[in-house]
Amino acid sequence: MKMISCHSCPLQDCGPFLPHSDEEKDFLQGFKAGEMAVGAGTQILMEGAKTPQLFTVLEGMGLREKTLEDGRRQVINFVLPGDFIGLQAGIMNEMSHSVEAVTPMRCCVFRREDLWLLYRNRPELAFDLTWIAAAEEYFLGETVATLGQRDGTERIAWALVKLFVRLRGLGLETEPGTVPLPYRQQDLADALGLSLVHTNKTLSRLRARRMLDWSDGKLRVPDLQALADLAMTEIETMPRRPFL
Amino acid sequence: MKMISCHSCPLQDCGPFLPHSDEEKDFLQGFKAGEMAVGAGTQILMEGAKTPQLFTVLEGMGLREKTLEDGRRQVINFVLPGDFIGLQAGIMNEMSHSVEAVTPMRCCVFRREDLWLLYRNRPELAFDLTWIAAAEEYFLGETVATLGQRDGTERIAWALVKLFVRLRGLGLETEPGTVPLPYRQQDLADALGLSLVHTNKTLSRLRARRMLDWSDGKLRVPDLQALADLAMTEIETMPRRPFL
DNA sequence: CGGGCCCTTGAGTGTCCTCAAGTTATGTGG
DNA sequence: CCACATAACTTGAGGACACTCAAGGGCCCG
Repeated sequence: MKMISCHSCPLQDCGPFLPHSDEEKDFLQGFKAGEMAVGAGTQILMEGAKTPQLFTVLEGMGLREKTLEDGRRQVINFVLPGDFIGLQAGIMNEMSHSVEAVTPMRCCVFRREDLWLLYRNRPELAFDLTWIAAAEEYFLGETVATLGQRDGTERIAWALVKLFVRLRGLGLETEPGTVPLPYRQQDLADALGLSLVHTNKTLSRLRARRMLDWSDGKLRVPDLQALADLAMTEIETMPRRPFL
Repeated sequence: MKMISCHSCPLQDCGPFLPHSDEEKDFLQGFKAGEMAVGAGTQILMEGAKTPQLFTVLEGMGLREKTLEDGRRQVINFVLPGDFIGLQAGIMNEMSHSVEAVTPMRCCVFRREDLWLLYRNRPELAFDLTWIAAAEEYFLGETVATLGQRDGTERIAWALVKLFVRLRGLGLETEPGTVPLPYRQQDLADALGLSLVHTNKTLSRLRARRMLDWSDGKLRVPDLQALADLAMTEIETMPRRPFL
């Protein structure tokens, strides 16, 4: 497969992302070291590793996750196209979590050593990087509030509202109210601090109440507002955001 | 009270912080808009507000917190000297959480409009800002894993290990094994997603086991390693970090 | 056809919650 | 100087949400 030029990056014209100027594209093209395609189940970044690479997801879905010393797993976030991964390793020399592909993924690869060039020569892109880090901080703050304060039903409703909105924003709504969601119930359970059994039963109850239907890797939400009300959250449409 | 010059900033020589070069100090001096002193209980930043200011904490302690629509409160983090607050408002135009002073606080104030100057003229400081955002993301990731995977006892042990290490790193260890901790049990409970009652009883049990003693605003930890083992966490000494 | 992975369902248990009351310390006004 | 109010911490009792254990079903693949 041929390497995609930044000038014809598929994310460029995709809904939620702010376009780059031609000079920015030129710079990014030089920053770009290559592309990486991995199969489902591949570990892309390892917790504690000092990898020399940064990635932007072009296609596919994955998970950020942490593992405690005794093996308990926490899913930190769901990784979707447009997400930037490896920023912590790039800035702080070490990842605090792993990233795993759940479907086949294709990523744009950057060289970590070139990061300082970006700060030196492209302040607007440096600002964008901080924006990305702040956005992740924003999301994790909400996650902390969810795990700390919401009960099981609210957690699941909250997470699925978030995922639905993100996926819809990426143009992945195949038919009205339906988006692909190729994760396992275990992944959602580990993201929300619930047991698999409880997650399963709660999903069943929500399905019976016609709030949502997640099966065959597809999430259907007949009434997003109703689900958001149940989750005690607002439907925030992501502002257009920078990437790369 | 006279305004402190960045050249004689009390944080400068304080343990965990990386020193600035003279040029950086000159720049920061121009960036600095003034100082702010507030009493205990003051709201410094409000969730959702678009404040024109950024702060670095010089003295005192506080809380970052989020409030759900129905009033439930989540403490996101404890704010200590050296912490930078308002970065989200600076970058994304809106705070995702509030910041409240718990003791009297003194903060260094910066103008938000000048932030882009920093990115344009001081790439190493821009890098530091991203570092700060990434460090906060790192911490929140650990918090998510704690709320999702650890039980009540582990959560409390984890939080108090973290606080102890941070406070000790700031040179606030008055006598061996003792640091000031002027928060309420309710604050810790809201940080960990536990009820006040359960937090109180768990603290009592830990005190009976001689793992820790938190009373009169002081935290005493006779054996930090033992507490860290209980929390299933490592004692990570913060690397020296940038500030301002 | 056997084995693995994921989803599903039932039963019993326990951690953590809520409700409620009481103690201590501090501050305020009569 | 004392009655009263407030805020934080403490302790007991009972209940519920979520957990673990266990077993079974559907599906894919070797």
